[in-house]
Amino acid sequence: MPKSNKSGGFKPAKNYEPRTPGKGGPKAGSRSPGHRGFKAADETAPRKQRWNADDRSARGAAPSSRGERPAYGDRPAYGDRPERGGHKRGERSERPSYGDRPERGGNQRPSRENGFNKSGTGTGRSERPSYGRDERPAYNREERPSYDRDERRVPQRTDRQKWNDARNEERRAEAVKAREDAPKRTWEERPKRSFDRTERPARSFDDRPKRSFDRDDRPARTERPAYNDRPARTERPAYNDRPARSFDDRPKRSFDRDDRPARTERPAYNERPARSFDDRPKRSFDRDTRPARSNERGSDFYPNRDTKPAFNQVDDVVLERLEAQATLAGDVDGVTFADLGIGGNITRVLKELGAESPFPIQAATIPVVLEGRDVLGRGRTGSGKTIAFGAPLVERLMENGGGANRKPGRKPRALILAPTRELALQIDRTVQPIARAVGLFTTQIYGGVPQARQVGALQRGVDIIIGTPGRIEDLIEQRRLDLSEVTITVLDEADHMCDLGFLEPVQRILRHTKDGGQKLLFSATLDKGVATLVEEFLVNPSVHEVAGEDQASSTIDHRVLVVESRDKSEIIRQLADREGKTLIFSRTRAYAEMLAEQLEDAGFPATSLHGDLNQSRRTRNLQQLTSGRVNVLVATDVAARGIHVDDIDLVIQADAPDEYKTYLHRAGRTGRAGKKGTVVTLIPRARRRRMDELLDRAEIEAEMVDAFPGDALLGELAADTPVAPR
DNA sequence: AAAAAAG
Repeated sequence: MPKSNKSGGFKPAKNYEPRTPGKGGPKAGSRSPGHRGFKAADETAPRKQRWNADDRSARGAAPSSRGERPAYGDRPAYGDRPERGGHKRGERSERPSYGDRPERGGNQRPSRENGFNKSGTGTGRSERPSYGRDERPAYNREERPSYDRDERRVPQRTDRQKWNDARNEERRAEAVKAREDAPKRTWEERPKRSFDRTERPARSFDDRPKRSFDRDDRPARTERPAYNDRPARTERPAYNDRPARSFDDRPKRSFDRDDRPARTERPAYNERPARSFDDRPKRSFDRDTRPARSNERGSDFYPNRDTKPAFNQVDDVVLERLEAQATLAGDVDGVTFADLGIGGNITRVLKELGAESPFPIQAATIPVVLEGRDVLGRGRTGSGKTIAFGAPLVERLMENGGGANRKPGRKPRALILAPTRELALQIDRTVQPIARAVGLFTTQIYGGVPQARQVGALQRGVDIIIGTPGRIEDLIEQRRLDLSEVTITVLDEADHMCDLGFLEPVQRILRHTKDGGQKLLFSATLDKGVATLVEEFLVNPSVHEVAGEDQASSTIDHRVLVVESRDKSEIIRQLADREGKTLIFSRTRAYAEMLAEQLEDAGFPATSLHGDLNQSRRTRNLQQLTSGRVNVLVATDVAARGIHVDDIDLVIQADAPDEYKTYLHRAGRTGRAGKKGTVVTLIPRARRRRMDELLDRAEIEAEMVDAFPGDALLGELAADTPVAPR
């Protein structure tokens, strides 16, 4: 096999291997004449034609030899075979559904987006992107083993990618324009809303005075005594050049916590009287006065200064909870899936999946979904939401004559949207078996992998689409995906899907689904943030949650450690020194990468998960934690929501989250399905107050203590049996 | 800051 560039990155010989002519095309031969093996470009050879869109589509659709085959129906049911993408061997390695299988050589193939220099040659240290270089502790590079290093190298944004970015931007603009031109859309009728990006002047970071960014650092400054000893000082940009802004001439801002309505006075979570939206004084986050909760999210949202008070773009507010019908856990004792209206085949599969009897959230929502109503469902992290929407969704498709409808090229009738590819993949792992039990098919539509196979599946016909917004929209624009028959749409992590950057694509996608189709919104932190979608797409939704699911009743022990920043890596190392599975969250991709490296250097098998990795590495790295090949995964918030890995019993937040919801979701990676777990959050001294407020909003009780390397506490927290809550 | 986004 020529493709034996197997893992490890330990392949110094690669450059000297005899080239295999023919296969690799232009790679054969040396460039320089006079060099042994020089091969001049062959002018006589037919020029390789670039494919145009039609060629590609034809290929994706109907592989020349196979597409003609008379009846797909004669073959064993599609779902029973390992999915075959069709024809192109080379694509195999990137097939998502193979994420579970043991690593094979093929996986190592450098992906397009990275270029060949990324994983092949073991020498390219100097090509590493510059993240963290200078901050990096000075360990001796020469001593480091060379294995595995290169696999994790973070690719830089290539010119091509930049070009693609620009291109995508254009296409987005075109799509918006097309929609504006189309009369039937209600685009123009809608009142202008703040997130109509295209209407907004392109305002950037720069035209606004420096604000919250510096905030973390600023308070600390005054407290730091050894001002002059600090090395990094000189690099600070022009501290003194800044206009002498006094603290007082600023308008009051959101983080002037004391002035805000006293949140802490809220009655306990569940006992709140049914307050309607109207009898409350208007507050800043009320939909009509405020441009969208998206301003929690920062960078590209800015209130219109004419009408809005200069306000809180970093505010992390607790939006009002939706009034929900609560189901008591006790109510579901003895109830079976069959009682809820789920058919025998599906019930059987659920049992195989480990769901013997319904969890409360499932018992609450399944019957309502089966009625055909729009549903908002809130269930704690790890409480079984996927089955809560997956099972009744399949059941509904069946009832609608779904089983009989196997026509090739049929349009999908259900859509499940998720915020990350990993989550989409994971949902498919649950929903696919359920669907197959009744002869329905699912396919994953997400980015980062070649689209041909996805398009092929669509053209053969599938019933349920599970995917992320980007690729779905892309295929819609390419007219390869038609959602007009979609009668059930699920938004998993619905509140997140309403955040800036997600909301608009999600809206556009939902507008492509069938009018009046059923909509299901699920999340552990479902709140009024989804109001925009609810208003536009849901009809008289039925809201459900499980009573008594507050943080106090959770199985998670929360700790906050106040640490010196220079001690941080050492403390993380000591916390990660354990047998059990540990998930570490960092705020940035670069830091995630750096921490993973540091831990490996310290002798703990660790890997990373973040958006700078290509999809096959993301899938593989996550799988390494799942399979136990490594016990430590350092991730960005890509892993914060929904991802289920069994038996993570320690979550370390190397950087504290900004939002209480993020805290809840990150923490929810442990303590799943009633198991015990510990969450340790590391914060600098200056962040104590913000952290307190965040915990307050999250309604979490956590002990906050100073910690230093070597403290006995670290060993206790790392102990594999989580320490008992205070 | 992160995530989602072509062959």
